[in-house]
Amino acid sequence: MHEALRLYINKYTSSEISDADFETVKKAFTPKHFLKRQFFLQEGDVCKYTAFIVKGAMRQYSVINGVENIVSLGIENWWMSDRESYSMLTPSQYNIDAVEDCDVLLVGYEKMLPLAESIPLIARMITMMDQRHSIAMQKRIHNAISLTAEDRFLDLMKTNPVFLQRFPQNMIASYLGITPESLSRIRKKLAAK
Amino acid sequence: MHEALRLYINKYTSSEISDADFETVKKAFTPKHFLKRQFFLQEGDVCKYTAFIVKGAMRQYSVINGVENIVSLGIENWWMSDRESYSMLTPSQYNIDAVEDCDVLLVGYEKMLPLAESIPLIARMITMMDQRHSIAMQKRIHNAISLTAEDRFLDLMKTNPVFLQRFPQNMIASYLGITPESLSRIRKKLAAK
DNA sequence: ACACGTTCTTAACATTTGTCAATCGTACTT
DNA sequence: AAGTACGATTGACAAATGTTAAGAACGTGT
Repeated sequence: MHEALRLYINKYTSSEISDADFETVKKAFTPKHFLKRQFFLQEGDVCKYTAFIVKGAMRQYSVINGVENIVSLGIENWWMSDRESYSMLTPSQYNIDAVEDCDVLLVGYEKMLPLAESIPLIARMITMMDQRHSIAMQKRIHNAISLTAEDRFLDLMKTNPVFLQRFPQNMIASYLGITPESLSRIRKKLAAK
Repeated sequence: MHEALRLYINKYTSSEISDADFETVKKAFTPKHFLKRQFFLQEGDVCKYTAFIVKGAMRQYSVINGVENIVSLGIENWWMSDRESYSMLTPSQYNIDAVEDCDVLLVGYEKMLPLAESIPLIARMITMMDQRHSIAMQKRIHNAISLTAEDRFLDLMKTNPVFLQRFPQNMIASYLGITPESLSRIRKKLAAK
């Protein structure tokens, strides 16, 4: 179960974490299973944990006038949390739930901090994660303001094709900022070529 | 000139940086003046510096088919850079230029790192900046996928009204992901109320 | 004062996207 | 196997936004 995290650390730091250090890391992470549709975070609650997805798929979304707006999707080897709520300890405006049954590793802020301070490799991993996250968000903003819905879908097909296998189309549509009907039409149009 | 930076540090760390530490910080930052329209970063170049705006206004944008897409706007006390290019040392796809004459303080990665390592207050400031930046980007993504153009404009009026004073409307429109014509119509519609 | 460039607005029209309602298919439950 | 819930599709229509073109308003520099 924790092995996936070890592989993740090694990959994104381009190093090999020692057995001793990894034992320390393991102690900070709690394994947990989520059933499909089960909430990891509900609107109004403070996000006390960050989840590392070992197996399964999750989504983060707001609900406005009964409409779900998906701001992030995650599968194996992704981290899920509402960073705003997690770091500021404020009530979240988002929900996070399991789209498939999930195995995740949970870690709280108060356990993560000492890890980062005592194990340089972990500090480096966090820096890398933050960088990647920041770059991905900037790209998403750029896509949202400069591309048509069709081009955003094509970009998703290119950069995260696996999402299309793992998430139903109404979620993909929400993630792209359009209605399921629009996505259906776009797919039809693209198929005609 | 550097005084604005000192105030910024104190504000966002809720502390008072010592004279000695601030002397060290000062040495790492180079003052520079930009004329209106002058480039701080051009597409294809690596973004070697982060700019702290002491006075003036800047924008970051891509150009696609001759259309400018503004991903970020900044005024006094904001930081400007292409974080992707800055941290990965890759050629940027963005331009950054001065919308008004600007006084800025420049700092390169190789000078910022030692500062963060030797002065804990600076490390904390950077953490805070990253958090705020990350939260702002998430909010922008959420706005882009869940709000209409009109609601995005209203949100901007509420959260950054000063932008409307400092940037021409075609830039505001681009920042919102719409055409200047659309923004003009939206403003007319809102004025009618 | 004048000419110029830039920004903003307006109008007509095209295109994209949303809304609503109906239908179809599929998977799951019992 | 029948029933049910859910997701995907389709069509007709409405609304929002983009495109193109023209002109007005404004400021700037000479």
